[in-house]
Amino acid sequence: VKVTREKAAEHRAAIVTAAGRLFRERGFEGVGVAEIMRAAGLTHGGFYGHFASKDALAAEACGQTLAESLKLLETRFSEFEGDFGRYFATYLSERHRDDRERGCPMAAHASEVVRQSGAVQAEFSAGLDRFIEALAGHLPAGHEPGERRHRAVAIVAALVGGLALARATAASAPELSAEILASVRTRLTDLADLEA
Amino acid sequence: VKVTREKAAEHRAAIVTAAGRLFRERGFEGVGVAEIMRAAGLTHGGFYGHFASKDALAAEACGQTLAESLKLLETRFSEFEGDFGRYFATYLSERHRDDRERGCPMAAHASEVVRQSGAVQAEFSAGLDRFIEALAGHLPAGHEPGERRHRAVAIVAALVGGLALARATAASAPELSAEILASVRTRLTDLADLEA
DNA sequence: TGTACATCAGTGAACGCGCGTTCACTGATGTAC
DNA sequence: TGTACATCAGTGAACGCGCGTTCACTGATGTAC
Repeated sequence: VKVTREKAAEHRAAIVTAAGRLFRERGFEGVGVAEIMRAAGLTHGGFYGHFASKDALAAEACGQTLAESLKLLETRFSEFEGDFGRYFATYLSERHRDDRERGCPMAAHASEVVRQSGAVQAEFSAGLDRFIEALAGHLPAGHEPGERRHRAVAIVAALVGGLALARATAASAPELSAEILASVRTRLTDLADLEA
Repeated sequence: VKVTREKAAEHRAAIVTAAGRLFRERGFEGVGVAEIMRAAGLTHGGFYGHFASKDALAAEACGQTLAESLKLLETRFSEFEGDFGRYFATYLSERHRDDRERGCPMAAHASEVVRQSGAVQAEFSAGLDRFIEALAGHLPAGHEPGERRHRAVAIVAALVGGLALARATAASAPELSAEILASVRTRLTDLADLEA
């Protein structure tokens, strides 16, 4: 059943969006092509008319979700008028922890990207670099050149590690999970203030 | 072919050790029972004489690798005479980054534990809590009670996040990967000094 | 603008493959005498 | 200590299943006249 070129483009976009959500929730290896197509309202056979492989979709979905995270960072920082403490509190919240499918793709994929194809790794690296750069831009100016970038790297590592660990422990050790969110939040706000 | 009770116990241990390595290198979903048994020098059919399921093995392997990490932390801190800066430098080294199969299980599994069974999550949470507690014990005493634990949580989050991100970017953005290791290392040493 | 037809987005059956798990079998172990 | 046999750790074929991918087909689209 042929459809309008416009509809076909919408279908393609729906596949990428559905993949972005499902991959974040269940991991790249935990979701099949058929399920992604079903989530996009299509049947699995048409998949290869849009993408060369599951892997190519994974790379594209990864790139899109990372781009969304970047946009969200900018939105939040302008909402919060540069108050990074509030950004950290949102990132390290129970709401974000419990909403993997719409949450940060870096935390969702941190430890599995290394096992993915070069295309996925490249998208991830590029997105991560842009994210770090954007965060650095919102930090108060430091003494040495590059000091903000330096801190931004450490902050992103702690955000991603903290969220991933809070998720890993949420079901079996809820107090530990809450403690991780709270402790990282506090320490990060200190770390972002450029005094040391 | 029946074997000695002693040999059977050795086989069981070999399976857990092989699983610990393979799971860290390729993820829980990236390795099959047959491959683990082959790595342990056995055939796949005997697996269910030792374990109730692949999942039960995953939980046990997770518990064992986390216990090893804890032991390693103690060993390193006594070697380094309490110099946490040197411990961080070892953890956030290119050698550790490139040796996933023998490396930190928290960094290897951070983002996939949440998709595993309750048994795996429970082992992970328990191991993580012990690791945090042990690290806190090696930090210089803080002003308030609980301050060391508080910092230990943030440090572990940054270590795990930093290593996972350095691995994710190692192949496609080697300079970024090296930058992550270096930046987190520096910031963490600052964070461990209790002055703020 | 209206008709005729080539194009091609989407369908659903089918493919080979590897997965976790089961089971009848083998033969050395370890126990009973 | 020596023999007879029940036990059971390990083997390898087989199971059903879901995976990524292919393909002949369908029928609406969009173009050529």
